[in-house]
Amino acid sequence: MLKHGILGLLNYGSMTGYEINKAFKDSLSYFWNAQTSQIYRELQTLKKNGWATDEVIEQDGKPDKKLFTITESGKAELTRWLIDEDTEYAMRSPLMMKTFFRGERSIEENIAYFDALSEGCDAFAARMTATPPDIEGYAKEIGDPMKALYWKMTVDFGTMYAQMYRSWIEKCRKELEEIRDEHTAD
Amino acid sequence: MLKHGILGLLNYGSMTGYEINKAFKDSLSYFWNAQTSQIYRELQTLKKNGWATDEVIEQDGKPDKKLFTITESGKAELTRWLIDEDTEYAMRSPLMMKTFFRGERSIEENIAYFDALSEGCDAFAARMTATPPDIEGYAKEIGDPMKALYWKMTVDFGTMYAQMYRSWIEKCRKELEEIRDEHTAD
DNA sequence: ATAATATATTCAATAAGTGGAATATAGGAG
DNA sequence: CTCCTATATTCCACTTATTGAATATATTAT
Repeated sequence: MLKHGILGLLNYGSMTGYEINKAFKDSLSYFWNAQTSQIYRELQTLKKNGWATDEVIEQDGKPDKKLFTITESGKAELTRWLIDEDTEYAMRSPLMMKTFFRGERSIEENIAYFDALSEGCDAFAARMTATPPDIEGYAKEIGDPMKALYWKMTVDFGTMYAQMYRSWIEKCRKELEEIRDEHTAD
Repeated sequence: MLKHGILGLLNYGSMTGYEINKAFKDSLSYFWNAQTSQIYRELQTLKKNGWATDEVIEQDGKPDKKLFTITESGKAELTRWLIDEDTEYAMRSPLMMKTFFRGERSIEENIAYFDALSEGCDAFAARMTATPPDIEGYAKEIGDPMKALYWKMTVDFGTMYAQMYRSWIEKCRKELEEIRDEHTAD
């Protein structure tokens, strides 16, 4: 999956590992977190698979850099991945895993748990709000407004997700408060 | 993460690998997909870590089974994991990864893409609707209604997620249709 | 001065997850 | 009588991802 994300970015134009890393952090990282080292490693895999070539560029003062360029074979692989229908989504939510077992802890502690989630949710929502200008910037760089349309769709998803997530947290919190109040009313 | 999911199930009572696998598929698999082989392998890891012990039970006709039991150390680890605050969520969405790059394909193809997603979404929503009775069943088995409360919260999340997901698909689809209609109007 | 940040990449040890085959037996459906 | 499903677990070869340290230098801020 990471491979294809990087391949997609490379398809917008040749980039060095450093640039890809930055582009990744500014876009795909919202939905797919990856370590810098992992990005460099995957770049080696792309090369090994013949999906990209690299060219060493010497620089003064700074270390040499490698400019990666997508190959025809890489473009074909990107297309193959895009048209491949894998409609079912395997959601992988550590959050739900933990929530499932919260019955092991007290009501009070769980209310605090949801409050903490709330903060994390706000942080994510803030990142989503801050993103559109970045998109505009990249869209101009690449000069294709049609592509930005899909980028915005992912931001929309993030925004809607954050909203839904917030309602869920509030709903859960309310349920717990009601139970707590019933207890103390005795 | 998987380890802790299994540990949590084991905490409800001693179970064989087979039973854990079933319990997992009926509950956590909605938010964390795992292969049967992986569950058995993680069970070995729990044992190695001293978080669970196993007892071989011979059976007539059927292969021997292993009954796993959580240890004190395992319970401590479960608690440690539950109280550990990792508020920030790293969402990992293959779906967004692909959506991000859909600009490489035609409007028509992308409308079809969203239609396909729509089907996957319906399938997930249907699973969510079908789950509550299972929860009731397990809740009776374990005899703790407080635990079922949190199980239901995860189902709520699934339901709300499916709903939000559906709206997003429709919104995206509409945007694409508008663009298509503008083009054909020329 | 010196500390921090940006540039630019590599490596190594783990940990985690995928996919599928292999082994064995009983009971029920067609 | 054969196929399918359920029971019950193991093994293997990959592929992917995580964590964190190491290397090197220039510029900018305090």
